[in-house]
Amino acid sequence: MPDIIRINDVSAWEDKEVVIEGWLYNKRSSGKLHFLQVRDGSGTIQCVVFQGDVSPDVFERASDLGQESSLRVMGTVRADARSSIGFEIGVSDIEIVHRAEDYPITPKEHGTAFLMDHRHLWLRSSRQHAILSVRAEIVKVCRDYYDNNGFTLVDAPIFTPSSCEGTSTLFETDYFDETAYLTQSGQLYMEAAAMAFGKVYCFGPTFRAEKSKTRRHLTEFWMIEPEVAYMDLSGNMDLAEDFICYVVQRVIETCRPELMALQRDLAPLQRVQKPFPRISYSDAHELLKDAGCDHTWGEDFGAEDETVLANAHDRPVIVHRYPSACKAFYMKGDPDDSQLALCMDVLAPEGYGEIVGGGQREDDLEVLRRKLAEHGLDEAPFQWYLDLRDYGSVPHSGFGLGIERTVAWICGLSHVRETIPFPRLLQRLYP
RNA sequence: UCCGGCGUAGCUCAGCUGGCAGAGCAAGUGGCUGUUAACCACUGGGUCGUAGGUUCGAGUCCUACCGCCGGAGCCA
Repeated sequence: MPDIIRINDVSAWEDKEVVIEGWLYNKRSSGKLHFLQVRDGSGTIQCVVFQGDVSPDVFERASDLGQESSLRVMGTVRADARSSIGFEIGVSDIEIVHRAEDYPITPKEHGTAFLMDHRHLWLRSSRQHAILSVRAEIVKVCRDYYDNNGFTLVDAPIFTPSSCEGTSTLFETDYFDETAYLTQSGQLYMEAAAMAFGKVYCFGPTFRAEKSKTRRHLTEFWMIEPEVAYMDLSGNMDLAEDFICYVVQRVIETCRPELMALQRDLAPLQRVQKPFPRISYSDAHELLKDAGCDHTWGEDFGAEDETVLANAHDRPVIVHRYPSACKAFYMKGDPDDSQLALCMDVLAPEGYGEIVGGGQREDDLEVLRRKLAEHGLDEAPFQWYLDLRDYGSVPHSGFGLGIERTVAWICGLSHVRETIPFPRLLQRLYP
């Protein structure tokens, strides 16, 4: 039997007899010719069955195959200028592995709800395949960045005894005789890990029971969260900027075919270079007022505000020193202005909004106790966290980057639901 | 949770001031040696989201409910 090859390696097999193991993506026929579009997970190639080249039963087999039937195709790789990949296969034999009938996702248009109900099959479509390939590369590149820069991977737990942010948007579950919550963030655990390793990161799923129904929200999403001991807010902004530039520039190099397939304009991504503009919350507030927005000082920015701020610049923009009142209890106060927190967000261009949130953490035990009380939080579940300030407390900072929003931005998608294999949304737990 | 929109064939949709339920694609049959979401001909396919109401008559008008889509708030 000839060698079994992957379609993305086909150029190395010109004029050779090969076998492709795959699925029928689409089919066109023209009397004595069948054109089978066969995909194998690595790519798609046209396999040409000519009546004059094959036995009558092979030609007959090719004529009534349903979309997504699985098959082994034997034939010769040949260069052809008419092919989008430069090669096609002249078929000599076909083995039908499984005959599929009435595949629901046809080559014509479908609505979002229908496609999401068939997400397990939709993954096979070329566009979804491209998006998830980019996601895989983004995850790889994110890990590479930290692994190659002295960070240690420390996994945070999924079950937690309490909220990280003190909000009521937690998924609750029974944990034997106790109540547990699904994690909202690994951050508090990364602070502990940073005191052990200096530079750490975690990467995993997080859960938020927010009843958000927008193009930027999932109830289950993945976050990569670095945390560094002895790093201040300024260093934190440097790290986020360097990290984002590295990820974007590497992905537009390695995923060029996928981004082309998604018709992504690369120019805005190529402009993602250091330095990013850094503006204070108060300056951002002034900018919004000048632009005609009715933003009130002291309140967080809305989706429209973020877009206005991002559109005022040609690359991601860092907004720092928000009012403490709209930030979590663990944010360190600004020594120069007690109303402000030493925090920062990174807003992606083109209306993609906040992709990074972080800051310098409060490292003084008494201040932290006071802030817990101010936020109405019980001290007991945070005792271990307070311990970190009792035994060698140091200034430290970190942030979280949302993977799905980053994928949506880099791919140029209008909704995060296509950036994760099986999205979990307010109204969707299936498939 | 609030605001707006939509539920008609397997899918995407049309159906006007109430009067015989439609198209394209998919499926089936036949045709074509170079198709690229192939094309051409023919065939089958419906509890018009659900429950009430108005009317001689409701896909169409009214009420309630259910589901989905978009946006807001909140957040990554």
